[in-house]
Formats: sequence, C-alpha cells, structure tokens
Amino acid sequence: MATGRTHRPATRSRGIPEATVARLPLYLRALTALSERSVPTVSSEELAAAAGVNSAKLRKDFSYLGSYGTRGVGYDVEYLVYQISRELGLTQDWPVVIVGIGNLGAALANYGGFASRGFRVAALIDADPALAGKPVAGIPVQHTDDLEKIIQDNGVSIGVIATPAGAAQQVCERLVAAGVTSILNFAPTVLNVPEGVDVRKVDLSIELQILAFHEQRKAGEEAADAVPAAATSGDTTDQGPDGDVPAVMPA
Amino acid sequence: MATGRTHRPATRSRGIPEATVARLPLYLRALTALSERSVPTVSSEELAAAAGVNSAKLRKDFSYLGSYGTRGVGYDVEYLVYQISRELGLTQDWPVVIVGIGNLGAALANYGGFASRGFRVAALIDADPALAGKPVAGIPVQHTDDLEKIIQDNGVSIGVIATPAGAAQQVCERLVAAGVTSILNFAPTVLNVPEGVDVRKVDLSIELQILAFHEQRKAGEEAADAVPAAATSGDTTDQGPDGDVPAVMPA
DNA sequence: CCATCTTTGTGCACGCGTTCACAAAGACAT
DNA sequence: ATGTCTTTGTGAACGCGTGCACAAAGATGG
Repeated sequence: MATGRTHRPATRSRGIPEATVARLPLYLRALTALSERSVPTVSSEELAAAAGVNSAKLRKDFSYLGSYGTRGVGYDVEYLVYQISRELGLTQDWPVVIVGIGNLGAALANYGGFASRGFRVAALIDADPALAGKPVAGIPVQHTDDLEKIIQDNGVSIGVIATPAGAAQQVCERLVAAGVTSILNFAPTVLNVPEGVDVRKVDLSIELQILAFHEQRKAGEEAADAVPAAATSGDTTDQGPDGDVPAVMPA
Repeated sequence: MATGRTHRPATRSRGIPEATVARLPLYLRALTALSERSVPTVSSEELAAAAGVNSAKLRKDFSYLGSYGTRGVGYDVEYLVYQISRELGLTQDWPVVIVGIGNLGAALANYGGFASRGFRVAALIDADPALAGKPVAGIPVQHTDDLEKIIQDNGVSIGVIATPAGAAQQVCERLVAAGVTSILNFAPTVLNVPEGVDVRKVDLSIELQILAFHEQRKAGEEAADAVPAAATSGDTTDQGPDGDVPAVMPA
C-alpha cells in the first residue's frame, strides 16, 4: 500500500495488532459490498479472496476481535460489518478539517469516501485570503486565522494537512495546540509531533519512487549479466545533483 | 505511513530489504535539502533526525547499498544523493500516464513532485469525451480509446489509476495488456494483476479509518474503566448496516 | 608517528507478523 | 441420535525488521 507509516512505533493498541487494524477497513469494504448484494454469510476463504489477503490471516485477524464465525458455515455479513465498524470507531461522527485547499485539498473535499463512514468535513481552511468565503464542494473556505476557533467549536480531533511542504510543520503545531490528536499528512515533510499524537503520511512521490525501484530491477534482470558489477562500483560520474525542490505539494 | 501495501509479498529484491527501499526516498529528500544548503557531509545521527528515523536503522539501510560513509566524519551528501538516486532508478526518465482526470487526477497532474525526480507525465487519459482535448496542467486530456496506443508510443511502464472504483479493474487490465508493469492505484478497490506486475495502493478512506481507530482508543482510555467489558460483549444492537457505497473515488 | 576521539558498519537478540496445519465445533443428512 | 462434512479458531514454527551495543576505521592534533 502506498504511504509509509510514521506511526505508533511500539505499543500495541488494545491487544489488536497494528497490522490487523490496517486490514480491517479492507474487510469492511468487501463486507459492505456483500451486504449490498444481500449475501447473508461468507466463508473466510471467499472474504479473503475479495479483500486480497490470505484466508488464514483473515481468520487470525478476526480472532482478535472475538469469535464471530460459525464453524461449518462462515461469518454473518451484517453482524461482522457492525462489529468491525464499531471496533474502528465508525459508529460515531468524526468531524474533520482540511487545511490547504489547493488542487489536492479540493479533491479531498470532493472525495465521496469522506462523507460516508462517519467522517464529516467540518471545515476547509486556507491561508490565501482570496479563497476565503468561496465554496469548495459546497463548503465555504475559511481563513487560517480562525483555525483554533474552528477546531474548538466543532470538536475536531482529526486534521488533514494538504499544504505545501514549507507550511506543514507550522500548521501541524497549530492543529495540535488547538486539540487535534490525529493527523493525515499529504505534505512531503516529516512532521514532529508530541507524544500521544498520531500521524499518518501519504506521499505520492515516495510511492512512485518505490515503483521505479522495482521497475528498474525488473528491466535490469533481463538485460543484465552482460555488464556484471559495473553498476555497483560506479564512479562519481558527476551527474550533478538535480536542483530539485524537495517535492513541494501543489496546494 | 498512509497507504498499505499490496506488494511484493515474499521475494526480497536484489538483496535490499523492502523496508529499506521504502525509506530510501525519505533519505533522498532530506539529503536533497542538505545539498541545497551546500552542506558537504552529514552524520548518520543528523540525517536520521531529519528523516525521522533511528540512526542505527539508517546506517543499516545504507550498509545494504555499500559502504559510502567515512568513519569519524559521516556521509558525503552529494555522493549519497547520487547513489540513492541511481539505486532507485531516478537517473533515468520515467514516463507516466494518469488515467481518470477528475478532481484527484487533476491534482496529481498538477503535482510538482511528479515532474521532478525523473517522473514525466506523458499523458492524461479519461473516458469522458467532453474532457478530450481540454488541457489540464498544460497537457491535453486524451480519450480512453487511445490508451493502448499512448502506452506503446511513449514506452510507458508506470500507470496511475485515479478512476472511480467501478472502472479501476478494467483500466488496470488494459494498462497491463498494453505493457504497464507498475501501477499506483488511488481507486478504493483490490486490483487483480498477473505475476510480475507491481501494485501500490493509496487509499484515503482506509487511512482515516485507521486514525479513527486510534482516536477512539485514546478517547476510551480516559473515560473507560467505568463500564469494563461492556464494549467487548456488545450485543447485536441492530444499528443497521450503513447503506454506504464502497467509497467511490471522485474521479 | 602515536594517541585520542568521532562515527561508521554490523553481530546479535528480540519481537511482530505471517503461514501452515490441525483439532474442535457445529451444520446437515440419514 | 449418530456420522459425515465443512469451516472456524489457534498452537507452533519461521522469517523479517528493529534496535542495542561495540569493535574497527579513520580523521585530527600533538
């Protein structure tokens, strides 16, 4: 999956392994699709195929939540949807603010997946005064000056940062100071946050680079063998450092 | 980091651990910033702090690439930038196509991080005839009918899918059939691909759900203890399955 | 040339996550 | 009620990734 994880480093949360938590939304999506087709039950094998994972892994994941299956039959779809939703905290309302309404921020505001599943875009915030008041996805953009007030008035605990890299850390600090304890960061920067604040990072540039690595490896496997260790002992062929801004977000 | 990874499951690639590969872009970004400030060398400690990782981990990561450091001094910034760039395959040109030019696709097309680092947006593709010919980020959108020709003419091996969930699998198959072997998927669906094709997934909805889980846990830790195991033995309180489309992408 | 001091490179141990493989549990038919 | 068949739930083994802690390497100063 894309995005690395600058995340809860050590401590396992509430007995449920982090890796399992990351897969629960996947199961939930597959189960919701089954639910819409009015499928009453699924076996671990079927559900695993739909979610793209191993069936043993799926069963072990569910075992952390409790024994919700029936041997010889499978799992009750509706019941499981509810249990996972509850476990993920999706049965409650999560007001979210998006900071940085550029191309990406606007795309996020329009993202249908936000509105469903309990996430509600409470406010859009941008530093550009020209944007203030203009509606994006039906929600008027507000100015950064009011950030603290907006957070507190709406009881927001989840913030999305879609600003340029240079502004991210400062925005982050203001969000945290105002009470936000979970941040989804789209800016290509490492965010420093105090203990107790969760940060998840989505970085397009990194994902592409990882793909490029594997792509190069694939290409090299066929053509290689002709020039053995030449690449490894490559000299300082001054290709010059690409004078490249550290991937500034569109914002 | 955001994004999970439906990725190379087993086989380690070229001796470099997958976890290390995922961190190389992080190091590269930090190094590029240092390079711009004309810093000649860095210690593992400094660089690790800038990249947000452990210094021992960083040294071990670099040891997979070779011994590029000097004991007592640190690493030569320029040299390391070049070595990592080469290892990631960033010294060559990677033409990329983006399929699905909705809000997100447009944001991606405008993303500055694409253009730098060897990635070049070769074409924008959408199924909507009304979009055909219209420029987005200075590049005219082309119709899906020409997908195969575009891929082949430009020698594209990396494709980005930003279509609605329903169209993703079909687009994926056409991309693969046309020669694409690496895919960055923004659509909330599990993509089935043949052996040898790499897929990385970026899923906003999943990231938010993971944050919500931890957020709920944090909130529960303070207030809890009053109602002990009530949550775990929760009855089938028919909250009804939220009739929710499986998070359709804005497209 | 030698001593000291800094920083790398890595051997080792530990813990998490994955997978196999199977026993136990229950549905279903007779 | 009993047997058969399906599918869950999990014990155990394995492998990857992480972090500690230290020896070796080299720079620097006298």
